[in-house]
Amino acid sequence: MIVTERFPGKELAYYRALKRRTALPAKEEKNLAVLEKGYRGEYEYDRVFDETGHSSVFVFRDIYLRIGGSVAQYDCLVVSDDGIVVNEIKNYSGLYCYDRGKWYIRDSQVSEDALAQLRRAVGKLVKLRYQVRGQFDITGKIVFPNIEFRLQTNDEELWENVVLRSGLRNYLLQFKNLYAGRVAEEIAELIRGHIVPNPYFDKCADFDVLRKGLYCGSCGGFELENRKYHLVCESCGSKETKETHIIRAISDYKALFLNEKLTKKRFVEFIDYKVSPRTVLRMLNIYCERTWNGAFTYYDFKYQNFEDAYVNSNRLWRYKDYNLKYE
DNA sequence: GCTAAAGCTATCCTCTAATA
DNA sequence: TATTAGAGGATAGCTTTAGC
Repeated sequence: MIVTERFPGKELAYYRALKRRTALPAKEEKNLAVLEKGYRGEYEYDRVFDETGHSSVFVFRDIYLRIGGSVAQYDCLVVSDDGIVVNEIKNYSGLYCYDRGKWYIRDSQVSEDALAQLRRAVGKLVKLRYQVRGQFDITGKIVFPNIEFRLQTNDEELWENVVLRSGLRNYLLQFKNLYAGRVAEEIAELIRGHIVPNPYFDKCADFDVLRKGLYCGSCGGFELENRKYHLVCESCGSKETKETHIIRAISDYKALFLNEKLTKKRFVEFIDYKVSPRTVLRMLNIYCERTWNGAFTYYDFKYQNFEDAYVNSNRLWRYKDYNLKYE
């Protein structure tokens, strides 16, 4: 069973939202492409794992653990009575060579060493196990979920530590034979107790240079016709409710201004007053946790992102979206 | 410390237009 | 066509701020 769901990380959400409202410099554009590719790989891994089934084990997706003063990121941890399995997911594509601790693609060396990363990730958990005098196994694999990834190496140790796309289904199927009982519960509790938010990303966008307003969920256009219950895109004709637009904007605001409080005043400025403050207030009260402090009232988005709020808010939507992208 | 003004939000109410 | 959620006007109540 899934203990922690995977969502696009802070950095990916930040650049996605930023790209909507500003022209990204080439370097940041490239960074976004790398992040998107990484996320696609994790998504593919999750998809296959969901298919093969994980009801008999605990699965932690995309977590940060503080162990012994430093924080390490884990793509996926599988916990059973046997112990912890670490899966480091790399969405590489193309022909990679590995030789004596170094990775190469087309004769140029790759800056990161996936095997060393896996060793560090496992090592951290070993440290944690030592702290609690635990007695369980900790193993790990590097998973390459991209069908276009090929690996050339004579290194036996590496082969023992990798799972390629062709073997992914069989690899994940083995978890169906594991069992999560009392021991696994204790390990899961231990892991849960060490989860922290991603401490490595703390960028905050420049409010003044961002394009203000609301944009079409289908084509991204900012020219919208304001109807009573909907906003209609003037370029593609998509019609989305004000509610949908506001949730999307709250999600963007959260991604762009990590350390900045969301106030109604700031938010209506962010959406360039395209929806009345009254409507904004109604939505903020539905989708956010309100911290009431008179003139300094601020709101915290209850959901991870737009999709999370859109799907999981359990609201009765009287008015519908007519988004051409999904039709 | 007091008071008035300004800012923010909730509630009551009516009207309207999307939906079944 | 009937229903009814959502939008927004009016107003009251609360907090903060500025001026004395």
